Amino acid sequence: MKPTQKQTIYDIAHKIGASPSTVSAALNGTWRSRRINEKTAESIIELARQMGYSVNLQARGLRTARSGLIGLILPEHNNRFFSDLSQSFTLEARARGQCPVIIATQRDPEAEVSTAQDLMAYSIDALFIAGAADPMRVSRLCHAAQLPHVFIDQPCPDAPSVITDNEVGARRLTEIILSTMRPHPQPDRNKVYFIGGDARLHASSRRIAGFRAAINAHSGQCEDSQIIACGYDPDVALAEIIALTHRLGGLPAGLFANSINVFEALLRFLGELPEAELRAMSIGCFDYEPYGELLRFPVHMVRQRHRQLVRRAYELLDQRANGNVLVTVEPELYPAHGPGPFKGAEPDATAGSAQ
Amino acid sequence: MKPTQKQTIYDIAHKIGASPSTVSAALNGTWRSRRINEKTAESIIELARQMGYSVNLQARGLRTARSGLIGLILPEHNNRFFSDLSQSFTLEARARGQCPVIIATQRDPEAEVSTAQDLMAYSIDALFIAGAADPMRVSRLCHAAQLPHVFIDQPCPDAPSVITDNEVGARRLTEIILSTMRPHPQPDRNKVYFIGGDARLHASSRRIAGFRAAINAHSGQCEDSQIIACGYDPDVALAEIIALTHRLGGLPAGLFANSINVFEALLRFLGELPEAELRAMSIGCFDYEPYGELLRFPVHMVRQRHRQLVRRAYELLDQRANGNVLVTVEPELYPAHGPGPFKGAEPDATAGSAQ
DNA sequence: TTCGGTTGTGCAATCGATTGTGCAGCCGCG
DNA sequence: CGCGGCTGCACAATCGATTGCACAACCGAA
Repeated sequence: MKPTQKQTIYDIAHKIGASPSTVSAALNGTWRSRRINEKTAESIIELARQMGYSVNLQARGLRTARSGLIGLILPEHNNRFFSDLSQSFTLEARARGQCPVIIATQRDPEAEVSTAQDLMAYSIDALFIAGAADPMRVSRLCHAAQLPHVFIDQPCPDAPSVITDNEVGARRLTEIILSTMRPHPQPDRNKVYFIGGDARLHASSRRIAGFRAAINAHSGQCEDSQIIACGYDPDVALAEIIALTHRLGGLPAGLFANSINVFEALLRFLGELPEAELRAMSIGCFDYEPYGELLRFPVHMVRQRHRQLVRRAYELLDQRANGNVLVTVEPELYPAHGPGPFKGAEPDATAGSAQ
Repeated sequence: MKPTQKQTIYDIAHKIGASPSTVSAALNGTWRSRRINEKTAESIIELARQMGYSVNLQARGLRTARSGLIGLILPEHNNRFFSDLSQSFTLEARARGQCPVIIATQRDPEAEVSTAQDLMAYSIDALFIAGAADPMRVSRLCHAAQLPHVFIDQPCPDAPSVITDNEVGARRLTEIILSTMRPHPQPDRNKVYFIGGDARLHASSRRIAGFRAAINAHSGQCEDSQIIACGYDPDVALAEIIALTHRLGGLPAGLFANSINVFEALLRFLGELPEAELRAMSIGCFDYEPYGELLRFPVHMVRQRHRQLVRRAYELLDQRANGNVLVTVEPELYPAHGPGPFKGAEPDATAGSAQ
């Protein structure tokens, strides 16, 4: 039990009186097709175990031009969605016998590109890019190196991508907000307001479309004033919420927070108000945060299906999807206080439609 | 701009009419010590850039027996503390020109060991293990392979380790709970209760010690009944909290939640109670959760200094700390609603002391 | 002119695996 | 007996870099 020096197939070959190629075949499982005698193979495998041998994957990788490494680039670890994604990615990669390499680039396009290059220098077998800051640059790099790659969450027109179905998610969320909303006598306050996000971005624009569709189907008319796409900065969102409340002379009956940041801003604002007022509101958040379920007032949430996103991405790889395939995955709706300790009145049954 | 095939130093050497060794020296910066003419080196570097050359790190790694990869094994990505750690680790590794490889093992000791072996097969240069399920086994493996390694958060007697100073953290947290606690006429309810954790584990036992020290310094006597180390299962913790409340005939004046799980259980329980009662309590959590700051009642929290933990761990590596060095890092106290946006009515002035 | 020292570069071994090919035995069949 | 075909393995090239060493060319000094 003291293999001080690294063991190689040459050491094994020497000890057992066979050739390195025989040892290699025995150990990597190709011995059958190389017509190595079963006994020989077995004894080699046994000896290798005793010696505590372990392949040098760099040597193998050099020879085979593959590495068994599979990369995932994402903006930050420190984020519910991306850490969920890391988790799913790790499980999936290991189930396939690959070694996941997950690197966060802090939303910096330069870091994104240089990380991609680094990973390519290690001959990674494929690259996943989640929430890319600059999809095109990364994609160009990968194409130049003929590296299979898939985008997740933030799509790229030049490469296979998997994203959440933002429109459907927003529609569902809006529907449940509407269905749990308490009517308010003042017309302007008897509405749902969509707060946060950037209408020029793909994701936000789809969500706004879903929001509009739900409102139109419900009350016939969604007004532009109901959509406040003020970006993702919590402070800006907070200011907008305060302004809105002033305009309306009080809180609206429904609020659609278009990101966890906005929701946080909302909490900061709502924290100062009497609890009864909050309980009267219907709040939805397009993002998932477990603590949302533990608040003292109901919050409906939408969560991206990280497991599915990763699975679909792998499928695209397996199919060698080449062009600009775009796969969408429906998100999951977390209705407020479903089976939780809160037994508070659910006005009607629409929440049941959440798959 | 279409380097379809991978470029090698041989290609460059051929194109420029030099030898591969010269190219190698020029590109990896050792050309000076190999007395390569500066002009030659520069033109090689320039050509390499034009050709879009990138080293094959597997080849380099094979030759040099190093890889530039540095591993971090942790229980799960999906956790505030560990994702903070991932973040800091990534930054630190990249600042040192290394490539971080972070793998989550789902708290499974087998996965931990096999992951360590996999990483070693890639010739990683060093290994960090955070929150190890079975430190000794991993450490033995590393020692056998002469792989530098450091434990974080969960120490190992056989290897250098960096952990949070649980005792000091618990003392500070208890002190602030005490100082913001409203006196209660009933003696049993005029106390802080410590809930959760396993007294047999290193971390919990140090925290209990800190808790006791603070109580003793403040009121002279900490009773055993104040310590309910019922494990980390939220359901069990919830049951204990309920039982305690029954025993006391109401909520105690202070609570020390010894993990985020316990805190979550607490929230589930408190969610059903009238808000005024909560605001009367003084609650502390030995873990950090940003949403804790957004709740409608004050919560003091303690947060591990992930950045420092990683830095100290790297320092131990740099010093080639061999034996059982144990470094501790003081955690950070997040007093409830210090400089936050809450200006709302605090029942009395004790909260003001919550510096 | 010869010699020692410096410059600048090339040669070839090496890291540890994989893999195409060669070939010695042996068997059975005609 | 001869030959084709199978079995079971070894040889050696190869992947792409790094690195110890050899060596030619040149220069100045003796």
